[in-house]
Amino acid sequence: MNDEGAAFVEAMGQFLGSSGMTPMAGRVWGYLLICDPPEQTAGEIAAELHASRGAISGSVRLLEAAMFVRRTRKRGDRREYFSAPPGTFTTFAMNAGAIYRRLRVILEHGLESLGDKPPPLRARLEEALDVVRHVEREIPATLERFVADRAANTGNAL
Amino acid sequence: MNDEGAAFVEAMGQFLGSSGMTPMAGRVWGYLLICDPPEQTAGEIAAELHASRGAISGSVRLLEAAMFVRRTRKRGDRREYFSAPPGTFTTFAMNAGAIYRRLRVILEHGLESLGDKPPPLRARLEEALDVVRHVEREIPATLERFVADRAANTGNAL
DNA sequence: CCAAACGTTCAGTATTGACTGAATCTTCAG
DNA sequence: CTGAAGATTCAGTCAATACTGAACGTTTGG
Repeated sequence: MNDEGAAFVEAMGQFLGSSGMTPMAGRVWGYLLICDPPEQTAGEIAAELHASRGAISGSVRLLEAAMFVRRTRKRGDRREYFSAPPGTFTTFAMNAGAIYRRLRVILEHGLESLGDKPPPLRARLEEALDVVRHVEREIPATLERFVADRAANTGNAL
Repeated sequence: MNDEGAAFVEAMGQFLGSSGMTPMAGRVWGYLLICDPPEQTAGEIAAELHASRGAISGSVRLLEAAMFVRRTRKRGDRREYFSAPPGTFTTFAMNAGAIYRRLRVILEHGLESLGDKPPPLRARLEEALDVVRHVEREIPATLERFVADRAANTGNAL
């Protein structure tokens, strides 16, 4: 991996680190997006990132749960290979939609806590819910349009 | 503030705490969305949240910079009043668009780092950029549609 | 001009949580 | 069955950072 690649890996580490996951998970993900060959063992990743095997193990566990990384085993080989499968970023954007769902639920409980307070006081949260509900609805719709366009242009499902 | 309100405040604290800002900023924001009256002084907020005045000061500074909170002074009153102005959540969603811009820039640098590697290796980042560019374009468009609809329905700009 | 009320700053503290590395478990070859 | 190589787990360490609280600066009323 060249210096630019290392910078990319570190940038992805910061990015995912500030988006809920750990920096190391971000670095692993970044590396799996640019590595050659595209499939790497945990040991190879640890060596390339100068990180402990334990950290890699925990990171790929996170990434697997979020479907950002795929784990494959070849028969007659006790090693496990990790890679970034196609469609990862569609998953990523879908997760962003989940954030809005979480926010909407919080806001709804907030509105309930106001009980029968007069409308001017409720207006703040009601306006918030309007926006959040709208975005929550639009994100999946936008992604579906994207996937449909892509399928039409390339003939591929992903 | 009742127990449900306190739960809402705490939930907003966790939410904003895991979205780049600090938990205290989230609590302050949450409180300003449900408090009565809607305008509160720093001292009142500190007392209600059982937090130090220093923490409130730092939090409102953050929230002001992000345009989540407005600061107003009344003449003949040395106190400053804080409140959550209308349109805050549209701002919030716009900020989400900025995240995608940041991600796009990172991915573009990553693609550059691959130099003249063969297309199969570049495909991973190229697919990622397709999705991210699409979402980055769609978020502002979606919000503009929302603002336009709202203006048409209510006759208000916000 | 003085005093009081309010907000800000910043050094110190406590807490969180990510990473390390050794021990353990698992899987395959011989 | 035994040994070796890989992956996982987890207790411990370390660094980042959010919050506290006292000291300071600022503004207004007397």
